[in-house]
This record gives sequence, structure tokens and C-alpha cells, in this order.
Amino acid sequence: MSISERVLPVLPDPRLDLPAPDVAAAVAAAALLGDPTRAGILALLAGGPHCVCEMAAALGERQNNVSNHLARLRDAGLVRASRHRADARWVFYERDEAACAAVARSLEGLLR
Amino acid sequence: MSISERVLPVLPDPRLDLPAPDVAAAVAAAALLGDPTRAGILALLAGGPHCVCEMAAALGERQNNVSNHLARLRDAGLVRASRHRADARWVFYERDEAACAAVARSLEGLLR
DNA sequence: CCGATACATCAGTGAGCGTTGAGACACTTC
DNA sequence: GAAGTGTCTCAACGCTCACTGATGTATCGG
Repeated sequence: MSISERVLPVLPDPRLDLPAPDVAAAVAAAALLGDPTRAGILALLAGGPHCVCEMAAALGERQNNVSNHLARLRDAGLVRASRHRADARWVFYERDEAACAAVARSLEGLLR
Repeated sequence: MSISERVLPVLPDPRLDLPAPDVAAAVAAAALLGDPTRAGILALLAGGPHCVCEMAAALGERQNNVSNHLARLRDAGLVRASRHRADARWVFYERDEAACAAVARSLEGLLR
């Protein structure tokens, strides 16, 4: 349960000049996923496109709230919106798989 | 730029009975990584064990603040602590690679 | 044109969380 | 023992952010 002595100095000599790692991108990505509603949206969209009212019903959230979070995900480029051809009142969302993969790589870079 | 019509119904028929996806674990993990200090700690520990004062200096944060975030990471099982043998005042932290891998898989499950 | 529907936007509010400061704890050295 | 060092804990403050309610936009049906 203790850290191997091979990687620790015999006497402590703290290095106070370590460079600060750049984690801004990963933190922004994690903050996006750190909300239940946004994570639920992405999970739902993994199964294909959905309109706003479907996601709101599935998540038990109000439409305007879901719409707010969709705007956040849109600004981050994780989802795309397009109106239905037959009835353009309905806005369907789908994931941008390339952007999601980039986010996954960014987060994996923190934990790898 | 529009969603393929093949996956959309000709007429909108919203499914209001979709099950809510279970994202609790992934959300908790993402919330942990969504803080710059905690993410910086994990990034620093990717290079091997470090004591608290080293990480505080590298991140430009105070020791008690870093200690607070380390407690969060400890409670989540992502890091382990052990005291230095020669001088037990120094507490060195290292990552629990198995737990980090589990978190990575959990997050990847959201984006895959 | 008018009402209804689906969604978007925005100011205001409240709760959660990160930071701070003070103090306590553990350990070493003299 | 006392003083010094590294770390930990915790109440209190402050600020960010998610939720709410109201309103606005776009579209369809009659």
C-alpha cells in the first residue's frame, strides 16, 4: 500500500520548479460532461438523433432547460441541430462524432 | 450539414417514453476532473509520485487548497497517500492506475 | 390572419462548490 | 521537552452555474 522506495528519494528534496501541466482543454471538456442533464443528452444521442421534447421527457427536465444545455453543447461543437423537413418546427439534434472523439482523447490524456 | 433523412421519420412522431440513461458514475467522474486544480494534480501524478508542496508550487495554489482537492481524489480512490520513510512529515501521493482506468472507461462510455 | 406548437433566449434567483484563514495534527530536530 | 516543518481539517465567505419563469422566434394548421 506504500509507494515504492525506488521512485522516491532517500531524503526528501522537493522540486519546487515543476512546470504546471496544461489541462485547460481537458478541464473544459470534463466540466461539460460533469452535469447530469448534458451527460444524459449525449448518452441519448448515442442512439441516434432526437428532438428536444423527446430528450426532455426522457430526462425528466423541462424543454427550456434542455434547450439551454443543448446550446452549451452546440457552442462546444459536440452536437449539431437541423430542422425536420416535413415539419420544420421540430429541431433534431445529433452528435458530432469527431468532436466527441476529440473530447474523449483529451480526457484520456489526463488519465493515461 | 443536415441529419440524414433515412434515420428520421417522414412525419415527426416523438417517443416520449424513452428510458433515462444511467450516467451517474460518468457524471461523478467528470465532475472530479472538471476542476483545474484536481486535473492538474492528476496530470502531475502521471509523471510519478509527488509530495503536496511540490504540487502546490507547480500549480500556483496554496498547500491547504491542494490538500483539500487531494482529499476529494482520495475519497474517489483515484490517488493514494503514503508518508516518506526517512522523513514522515512528507506525504507523497501517487495515482491508482486501476481506478483511473476505470474512470477513463466510464467517460469513454459516454462518448463512444 | 390567428391560434397552436416546438423550440430558443434571457434576466433573476438560489444552491452548491472552490477558496480562504485559522487552527490542529504528525513528525523531526535541537 | 520545545520549536520548527509539512500536512490536514473545517467553518465561513464569495462566486459560479443550473434552474426557473417569462418572453421571443419560427413554423404549421385552419
